Amino acid sequence: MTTATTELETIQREVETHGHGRVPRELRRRQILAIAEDLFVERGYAAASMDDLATRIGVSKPVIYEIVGRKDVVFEACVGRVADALAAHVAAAVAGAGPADEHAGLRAGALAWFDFIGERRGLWEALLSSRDVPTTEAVESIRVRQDRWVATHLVASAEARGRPVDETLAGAVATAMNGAFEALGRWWHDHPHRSASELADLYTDLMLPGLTSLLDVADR
Amino acid sequence: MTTATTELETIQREVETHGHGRVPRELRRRQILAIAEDLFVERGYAAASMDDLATRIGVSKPVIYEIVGRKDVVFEACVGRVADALAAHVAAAVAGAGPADEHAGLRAGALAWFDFIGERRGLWEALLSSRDVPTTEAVESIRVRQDRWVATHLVASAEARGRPVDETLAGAVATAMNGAFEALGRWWHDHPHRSASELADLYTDLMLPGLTSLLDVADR
DNA sequence: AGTAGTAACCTACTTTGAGTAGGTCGACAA
DNA sequence: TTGTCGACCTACTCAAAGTAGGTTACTACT
Repeated sequence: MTTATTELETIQREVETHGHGRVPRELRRRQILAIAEDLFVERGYAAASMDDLATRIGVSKPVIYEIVGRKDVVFEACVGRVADALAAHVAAAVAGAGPADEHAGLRAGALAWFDFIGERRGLWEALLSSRDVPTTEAVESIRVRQDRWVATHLVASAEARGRPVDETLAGAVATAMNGAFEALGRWWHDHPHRSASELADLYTDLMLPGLTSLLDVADR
Repeated sequence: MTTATTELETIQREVETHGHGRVPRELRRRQILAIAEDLFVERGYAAASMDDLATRIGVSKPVIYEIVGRKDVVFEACVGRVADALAAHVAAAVAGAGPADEHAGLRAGALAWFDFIGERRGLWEALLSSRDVPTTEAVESIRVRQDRWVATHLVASAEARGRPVDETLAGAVATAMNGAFEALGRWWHDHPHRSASELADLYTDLMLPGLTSLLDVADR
């Protein structure tokens, strides 16, 4: 749970350990991604140039292309890191709520979700939402992953309650739920005085009734 | 209700009417936007070059910059046209359902929405969803417009039922609802054998229960 | 008819930034 | 001593956005 800055500082210290700028591949890779994340957050995708990135790292462009790859690949890697962290955060919260109570689970997951993006507004905005991101494969693939996770969870939880659901249905519902999450994340950006807890309440109140009725009634 | 192709053909015919390629400003503008729409759909934002666009129109680049503006402005204008058409389509359907019945209104709106994007998959994908669009101001502004429309409708309809709601709450709910729409639109792309009507049913079943309970209970 | 003004259009750039070809330099192994 | 390998560099190419400054034809007025 270290912040991005601290992580970057750790990496930088380790980089300086090595001789005349000659840094092993894996460490260089982590350094590139950490610095790229900052750059994308500050400038946005389009305005962040590979030349800038190279300069900040203190290295020439071909090194980036050798170690990570093209600009969109660098971006995708950054998004992936954030997605992993978010998924872990939410999964832990939902698991903590126990499998029995659908309401508690949804509410805990929603809270964890809003908590996470609330703590990293800038990061979230820059990498996933609105202005200027090229909404590449990267964003789509993280959506798919989140959708699948939620769908799997819905299926498992329905099964645990003895009311198995159609997987396709669960997939569609999961997608819609995540779409609502994303949208509320954007809404929050324009109404920052709201708390994560209020958002989670609203989300739960809005989605839970339909969710239970849909999943409990049938598999149509 | 003419399709994009027919509209383009009409414009082209009118363009050919005029003398040696000398076309009045307004007509040229409509021609540029119609052709640009096709180009963006075929190639996506990034891969569609202004040179290509100019060549297709049969004109040099500065003309585009003079009449419409920079690449992102051209894109925004294209998105705006689609957004207008969608909004009109949905609004008409909802109005047709009458103000009294919340269920019928939501269901009709959802159906109109899915109908619209179903008929123009390519267009929708290219302009608003996933891969490669720079998710600029354009997309954000159309979201805001849709959100506002839904929010206004929610407030009005709640008032008509004698249970006024907090506008902020309505705004948040509207945003979440539209986020779910967008997400299901993407989901549909991966499950094309579903019908618009099925999607509308699913959407209604999922959102309506929470919606009514949220809006009818209180303004908290 | 002659001429001024202007709307529509053009050629030919500049600039920016992604991506690459083909090297240097030092460490360590045989 | 020489080979080779890993980390890194200079110095490009290429594509595409955006622009400066001109040209042409049509209209309107004298």
